[in-house]
Amino acid sequence: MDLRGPLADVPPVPRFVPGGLPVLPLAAHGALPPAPCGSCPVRHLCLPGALGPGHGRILDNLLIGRKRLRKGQKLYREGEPFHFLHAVRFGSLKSGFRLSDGSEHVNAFHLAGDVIGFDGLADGNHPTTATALENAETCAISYARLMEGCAESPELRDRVAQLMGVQLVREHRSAGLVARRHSEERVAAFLLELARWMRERGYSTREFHVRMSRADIGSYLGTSLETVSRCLSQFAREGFIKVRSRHIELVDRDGLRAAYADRREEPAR
Amino acid sequence: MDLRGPLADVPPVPRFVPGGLPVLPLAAHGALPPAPCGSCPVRHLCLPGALGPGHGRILDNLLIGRKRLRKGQKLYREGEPFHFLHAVRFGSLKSGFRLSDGSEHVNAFHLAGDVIGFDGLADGNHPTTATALENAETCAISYARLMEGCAESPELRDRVAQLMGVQLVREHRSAGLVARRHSEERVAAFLLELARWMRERGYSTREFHVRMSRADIGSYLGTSLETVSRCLSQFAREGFIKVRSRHIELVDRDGLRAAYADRREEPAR
DNA sequence: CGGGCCATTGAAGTATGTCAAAGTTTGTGG
DNA sequence: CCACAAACTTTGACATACTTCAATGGCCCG
Repeated sequence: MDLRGPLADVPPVPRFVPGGLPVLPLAAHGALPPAPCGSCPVRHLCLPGALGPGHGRILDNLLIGRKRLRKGQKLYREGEPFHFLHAVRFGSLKSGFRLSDGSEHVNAFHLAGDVIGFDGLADGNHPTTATALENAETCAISYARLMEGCAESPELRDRVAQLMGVQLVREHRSAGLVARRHSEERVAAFLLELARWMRERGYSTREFHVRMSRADIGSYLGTSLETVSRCLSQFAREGFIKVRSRHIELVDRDGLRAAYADRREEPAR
Repeated sequence: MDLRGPLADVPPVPRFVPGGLPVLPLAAHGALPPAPCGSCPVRHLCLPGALGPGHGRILDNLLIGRKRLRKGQKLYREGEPFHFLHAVRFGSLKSGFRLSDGSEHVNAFHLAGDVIGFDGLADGNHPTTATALENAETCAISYARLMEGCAESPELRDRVAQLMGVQLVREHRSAGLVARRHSEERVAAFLLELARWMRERGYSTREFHVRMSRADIGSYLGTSLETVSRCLSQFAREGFIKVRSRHIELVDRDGLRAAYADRREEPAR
């Protein structure tokens, strides 16, 4: 295998203006002033993580503003230029992109504390559209200033790298969901993943409101919305869960896992 | 929605010893001495990218060694601690992880110039296993030193961020493949993606050797190996391609795209 | 040259997609 | 605050693309 062939189409490194900040695109949407990380209830899940003292100043310097989204509103759209990362303060969002037939493929769901938008780094444009599943609020993080902060703080460098690693692992995980042969396994694994998300945020893992439609779930899992609905009904018949539209109660999580799900899931609690 | 619930299970930031380098795990495998990036034929696709002059010193400082892999050998395994990123010098690899039923799910394929292992950043362990599809050679990049380099060079920071973004976009793309309803669309889109990879590396996009087995392709595409084989035979019958085991000739790429694939694919050439 | 791995092809059963209709929930405007 | 409309969910029936099982054939490596 000779590797000395001509090299074509080397992707350009996106040019991020280090000093001059593109604040305007955000302001145009009627942004709110930034909120300091120190008092944010989900800071431990978010960019600040377990960063040591002295990072308050650096962190607050990254924040350009907040953005309030009503259900269905877009945070950014497929193809738009990338300027900011966005941290979810509250509410939830979905990411997706259009397929050839015009339908949307849902790629990921985002909850409070998630930092999203990293995929825009590849070529300087967002490859996905982020849509609010309910009323939500996000913090815009200047990517340019974040990089400056990384020059200063090794801890911040590791944290940013870690967050991107988490994004990758999530994609793996969702690929793992879709890889399952039977739709019951996919839906069961999805419910357990939901429970994990809830636990990470300190909520009850026994019952929760699902913010996404059956169509969103189906798209995410690579199956039809009817199949999702049928699986949920089946689990309910079998006594594993109780379903009332978007309110779901996990009556027998271990039973559900034993019957359908991956052994690699952490045991419980 | 009250967010002030107790926060549990904050993931630990992995501790990367900045100075003390874990060289041993690599040396134990019988590593070769590092090769300078400057003379590497795939440097434009790899970490160096379009980095300006003066980065030669920084780059060569990152390289710990090379590793030669025979077909079927593992570069790293699921669960092993993360120390290095790996750049593919030549050959090709697959990434995958075990599912509950013991089968392997193939997550990605890697070709010369790819930098892999970023997913180990999430918690300091590799979530996937990387296996050589043919004889291959990789450069081990010290993550700790890479971070140090990022402190120095803004360009390197952007490049690393870009590479991680590319990883994310690839995962999106592969998710987009699997999201397609019909297996013919998946296989057709996969062939076109293969052609793109070849083009990026300056090879003929008309004919190439597929290094992965039908089982690998099937796993990657979320379908069975038999279905992959049947689709290829069908495309051959329809005159779009010629197949002789792993040697594939793209006779009518545009026809294939028109018949099955995503309109969002770039036009051609 | 032989053996093992991999690819191909066939046949049969089934899980799941699609279409359709009825029943709920949610949101809006009067 | 109520009532209506729109959006979403559930359930059923049917068609089919896909998986599975199985057997043959080809390729590559030792």
